[in-house]
Amino acid sequence: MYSKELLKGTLKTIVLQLLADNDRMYGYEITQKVKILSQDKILLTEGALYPSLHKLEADGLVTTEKVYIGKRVRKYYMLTPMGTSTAKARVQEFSDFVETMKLILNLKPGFSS
Amino acid sequence: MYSKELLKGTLKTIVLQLLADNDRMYGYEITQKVKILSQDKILLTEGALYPSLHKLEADGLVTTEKVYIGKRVRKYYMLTPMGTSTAKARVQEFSDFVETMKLILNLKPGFSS
DNA sequence: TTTTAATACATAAGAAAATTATGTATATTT
DNA sequence: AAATATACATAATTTTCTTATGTATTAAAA
Repeated sequence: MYSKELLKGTLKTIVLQLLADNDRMYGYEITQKVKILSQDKILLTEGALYPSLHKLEADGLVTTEKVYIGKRVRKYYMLTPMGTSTAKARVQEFSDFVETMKLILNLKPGFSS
Repeated sequence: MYSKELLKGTLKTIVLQLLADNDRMYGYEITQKVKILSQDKILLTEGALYPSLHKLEADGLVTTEKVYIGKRVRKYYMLTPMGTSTAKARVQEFSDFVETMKLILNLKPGFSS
């Protein structure tokens, strides 16, 4: 059970909010966390995630820190202050969007129950 | 107030559900209906809408009917039986997706209030 | 009355963001 | 020993949108 097309445009929101909840995370950890939280419904692809993380860094929303676990490298990502405020804004925007969609799709406020 | 990136992937869901609610609609009417229902937050662009409608037709989810209002043509779109079931599936998928996103984004069930 | 805005369709070029495929390498489990 | 999991990355392609452009009729405003 995937939510394919719908995921588009939500990747950065997901990543930013996970980092807001977890101080620091590395790429692979993010894919696993999303898999667990979504109960296997959302499986992030590496081809989408890594370029997205690089863009967040280029935009100054996250900083990175490399840690070696034996010989294997891990790249941890942490929110900058700008990243923190952007995370909040993005999540709020998502909430607003869902409310608007409920109006258009004729869904009741408690449509999921 | 737009929800830009988030809209991606939801256009067909919107169109299908509007047609489920309204028997038949034409393109321009759809843009206006979405504008009103969303309180100007979602403004469909013609460059996205028309190709999308054409694809729905090519996929057998809608049929069309041309009506002349004076000299100006209107192309009405109506759901096929397959379109009707796809509309339901798409809306359900959107609802499921939102529930999953609530888990990931750490949002309470009544996060909008 | 003439010009602007609204109605109504359509397509093409370009950008953005994903998927799919591929690549490298280490560590763990079977 | 082989398969799976961990962990990064990039390139080619596809999907889906935005922006721009085009045509034409009708209504409203200046």
